[in-house]
Amino acid sequence: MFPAPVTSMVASFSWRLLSPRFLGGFVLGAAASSASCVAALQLYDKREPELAPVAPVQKDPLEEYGFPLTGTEARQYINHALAYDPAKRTPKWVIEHLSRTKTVGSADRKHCKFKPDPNIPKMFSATNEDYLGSGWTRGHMAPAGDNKFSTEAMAETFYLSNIVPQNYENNAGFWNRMEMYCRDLTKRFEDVWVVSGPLELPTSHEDGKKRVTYEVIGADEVAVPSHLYKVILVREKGSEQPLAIGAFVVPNSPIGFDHQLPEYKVQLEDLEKMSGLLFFPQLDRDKGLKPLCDVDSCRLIQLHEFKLYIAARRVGGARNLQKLERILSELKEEGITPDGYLLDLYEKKRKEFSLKSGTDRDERKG
DNA sequence: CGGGGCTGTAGC
DNA sequence: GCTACAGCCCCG
Repeated sequence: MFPAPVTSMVASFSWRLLSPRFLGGFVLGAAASSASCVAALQLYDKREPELAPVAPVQKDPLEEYGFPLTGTEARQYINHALAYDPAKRTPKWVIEHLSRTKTVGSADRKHCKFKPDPNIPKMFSATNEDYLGSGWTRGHMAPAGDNKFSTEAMAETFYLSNIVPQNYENNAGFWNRMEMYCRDLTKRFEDVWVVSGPLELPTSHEDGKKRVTYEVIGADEVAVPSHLYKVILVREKGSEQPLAIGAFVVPNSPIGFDHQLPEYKVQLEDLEKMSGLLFFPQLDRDKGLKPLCDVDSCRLIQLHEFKLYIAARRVGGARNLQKLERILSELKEEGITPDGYLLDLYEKKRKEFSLKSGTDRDERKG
């Protein structure tokens, strides 16, 4: 469905075919052959000779349907790949492959830290200082929670090349629920591919004209997106062709629990116009590909489910009996009845503490 | 799950 | 002295 020249450009867009001397700097996408980009690459090599090597990739299910077409710099990590926008100090797109096994494991975000991507030249990179005190939080595009199978993969999602300035309430609320929904899809589908990224969309002004205006934060002037997008592609077990695809655009502002995912559904082609990207260019969209919300619920969890989930997480991390009791009493104050799962978790934790206090007494006696 | 911040300590 | 970092606290 795409013009042949475009498709061939995408087909030639491969990380591994690039010569080794490029691996220390940026790996360039479809525009790598242009003179300006080659010149820029030489500049990177000169100024940043100490750049860390690219992490080796064993198997790459991401490549199956092609990366979004882009002329900007691209890079691949253990479980995600991204194209970086040097002028905005944010990613342009981030693509990841989810499966049942990748979203479970012992990797813990508490052991991770946000930091500049060592693979991005410092002159084009954001820093933590740009974000701190800006009023905006550091929002993941490839979520940490999608990489619980590997501490290294999770740590890579904390590189600032995977981060955009995001409204706190949006990040912890609606966007978080979207990410939870994507992980939940791996229960019903064998493969889930997700592309996420920022948008700076035009707005109408009093003079009747439309303009693209956006805030920039910190000394590095990191661009604050007006919106964020996700493209979700799913494939069933035993099926060669993917079953369905969905595209969603959400404002980078608070979105309450009274809103649901289908409200933010857009046509994939419309998102491509906004972003300038072609998503999954190798994918044949005419072969019975359905809208995601036609074959799946597209249902984000409700407020009470969310509160129960948070309470369960806190019960698991409670450090003493007092705090354990407070979690449940506060929940009941909000009018939420604990479910069986939470009560079981609570009982287990309570016994742990009583056992521990018993051994503490024994130790004091001994 | 998604984010903040403060404080004590190690090391230059 | 300062900075970087780990651990701990808090929030929705």
